[in-house]
Amino acid sequence: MDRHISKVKISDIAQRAGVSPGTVDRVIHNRDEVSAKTRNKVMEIMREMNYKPDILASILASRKTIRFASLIPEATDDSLFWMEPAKGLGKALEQVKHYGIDHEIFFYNYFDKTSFKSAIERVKEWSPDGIVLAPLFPDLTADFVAYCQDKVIQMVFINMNYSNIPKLSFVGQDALRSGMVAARLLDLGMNTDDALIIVNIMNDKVGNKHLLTREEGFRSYFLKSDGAYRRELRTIDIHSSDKRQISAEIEKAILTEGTKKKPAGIFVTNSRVFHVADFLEKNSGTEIRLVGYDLLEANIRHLRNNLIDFLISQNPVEQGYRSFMALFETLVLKKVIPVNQCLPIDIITKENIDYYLTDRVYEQT
Amino acid sequence: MDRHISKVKISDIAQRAGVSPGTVDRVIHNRDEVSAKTRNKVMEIMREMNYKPDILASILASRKTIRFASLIPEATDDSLFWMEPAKGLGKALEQVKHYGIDHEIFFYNYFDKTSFKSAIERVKEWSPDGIVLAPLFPDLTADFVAYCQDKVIQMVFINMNYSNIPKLSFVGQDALRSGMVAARLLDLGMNTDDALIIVNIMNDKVGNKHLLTREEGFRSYFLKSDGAYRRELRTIDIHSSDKRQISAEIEKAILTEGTKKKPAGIFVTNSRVFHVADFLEKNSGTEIRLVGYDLLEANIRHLRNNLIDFLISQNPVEQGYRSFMALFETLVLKKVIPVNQCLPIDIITKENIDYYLTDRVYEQT
DNA sequence: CTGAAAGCGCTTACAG
DNA sequence: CTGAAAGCGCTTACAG
Repeated sequence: MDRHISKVKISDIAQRAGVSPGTVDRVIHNRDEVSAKTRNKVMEIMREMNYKPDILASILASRKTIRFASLIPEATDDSLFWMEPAKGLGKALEQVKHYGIDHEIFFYNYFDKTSFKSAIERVKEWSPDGIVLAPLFPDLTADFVAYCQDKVIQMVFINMNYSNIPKLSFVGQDALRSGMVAARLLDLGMNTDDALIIVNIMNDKVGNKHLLTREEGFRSYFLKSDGAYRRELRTIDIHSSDKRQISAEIEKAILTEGTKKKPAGIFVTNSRVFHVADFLEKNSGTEIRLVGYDLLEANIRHLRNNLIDFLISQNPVEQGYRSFMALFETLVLKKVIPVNQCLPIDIITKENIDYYLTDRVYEQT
Repeated sequence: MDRHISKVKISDIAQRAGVSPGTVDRVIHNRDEVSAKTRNKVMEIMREMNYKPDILASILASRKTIRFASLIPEATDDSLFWMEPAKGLGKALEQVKHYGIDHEIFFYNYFDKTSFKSAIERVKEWSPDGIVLAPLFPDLTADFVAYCQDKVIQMVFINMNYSNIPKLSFVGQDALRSGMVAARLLDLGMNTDDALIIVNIMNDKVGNKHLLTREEGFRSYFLKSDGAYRRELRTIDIHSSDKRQISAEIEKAILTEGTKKKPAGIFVTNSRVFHVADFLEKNSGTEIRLVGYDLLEANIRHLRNNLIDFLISQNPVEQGYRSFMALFETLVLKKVIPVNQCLPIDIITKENIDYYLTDRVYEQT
């Protein structure tokens, strides 16, 4: 425990170059108050001696604080998913806060564009060096991104993406692929003529891009080369967040769809799958295979009692963790990070769920 | 980017306590060269002022190097799995090496107890402060653990566990549960009278604890309350690592098992599932559902061409990463970590595999 | 454009 | 048992 790693330091470079440590520092940080000649010489020697800066010493000496702001929806009954990313952000902060990082989360209401707007204003006022943003409203996002580019503020998109808006990195899930995963899980072992239902439970006030992309992925799985589907697929769009109304619409779709075939499986394109499970529970519908998204408590309960067969997890804690780390690596470690960070599409069953509930990123006590 | 976080430092404590910084340092590190009176006073003040040490400054000043050794099998054709944990170890090192950590991997041959023994000797000679060990041979492991306890060397078990041998932490997968996951995947949508085969492809030279536990978990899924199985299950033990012989035994089991039912699904209890897929490929056996372990290249190929339906991943990269971090957190950050770190039992299909191939722990470029 | 000095917060011998 | 001084490797004003 007592051995010293010999390393090349700034003073070594300075000596060899016949300049002062201060000048070497200036070269390292591209402060262009250095003559081209000196700069080249120093750079040459750094390369020769394979100089690696000691980041700990650098941070200690510079006494800078770097500020990260996160702008995400608050978790409400209708957006419970958003409890999780905040945990990941917190873990990341815990891990690296001694590098002089300050972090504040600015919450907005998922269903309220005005709150998004005002949160943006508060973030601007706080003037962070990097931002994790859940870009729910595209128009406001575009403006905000332009503002940040102007101020050279780094921006990471979490969970949602607009590929046409520039950003440092996107951390989330490939929605199309996740729909295909759901399709495989519902297709497995079914009879050729079994029908499947796709249920979109939407809230009309906000974008439902995810849901539609997931449905698209799901359907693509069953597409034959002639453009028809290999299996009967029916889509039900429920435009409501009222429990009773949702229940009624599901009932209509499953039970009383006239002469149509009873579905053998249901794909709910978001975390509201528990509504369908609730309904099946009351109508002894365990034979209908059910697949949905996200490890909400209500969903977990139904996974455990066999009403939900599979949940697809979006890895929300990891999303928070990675988003934060994307900023950290860029702003503190000066690394280059990938633009797209698609997290795994985790398939959760009653049997493996316990190992997804203890969070994935490494634990801090 | 230029704001200073005010914090309580050692000199503040020293001043308030009317002692020198050196003495505060002695109290912080429990060097018992301090009078009880001074110690209590200093501790009291530290608590009052909520002192948090600056770990960066501490590490910079102390100039210690901490050594970690990893003792794992080298990756051979018959133990390809072991390519992955080394990657995770490398990533972890990359992430924290500026804390003054040195790391060396000592490889042994999976099938050669002597090589394990000699690797242990080399590790002892290197005298690390912490060890990541894949404890393949229990008797030698027990001796080595005793040695390390004596020398106060921290030890983390990776991938394999002996619950009766003391250790800092175990990082791996719950083999029993993973068998249950496999069972669910093979059970899904099958007819009640479909038969399943469990294939253990063993190498007699080493322990096969994992395989047996996985089989146990698999079987438990089908167990009825009267002690019988809900479904016909047949086990085939293949004691060979020769491709042709394996193929012959599988053929016998699947095709020529006399009057017995043709199996509707096969569970291979380890990564050698590609052997079965190879066989099915030649015998147009895509209707037989096939589940096995680990993302070896041969397995991935068969996942993509639909011969393997599901692979269960042991998260090997993450295993390496977490094992290393367990030592880091304990020895450097002085944190308390959980004794059991069971990683997720990831279910991989053709549709989601791409997002498991880019490694899970956060990327360094 | 460049250097000398002081300092980041903590630790390490050394002296007493 | 305790203090004063020097130092870890880098950065920051300040002076010229």
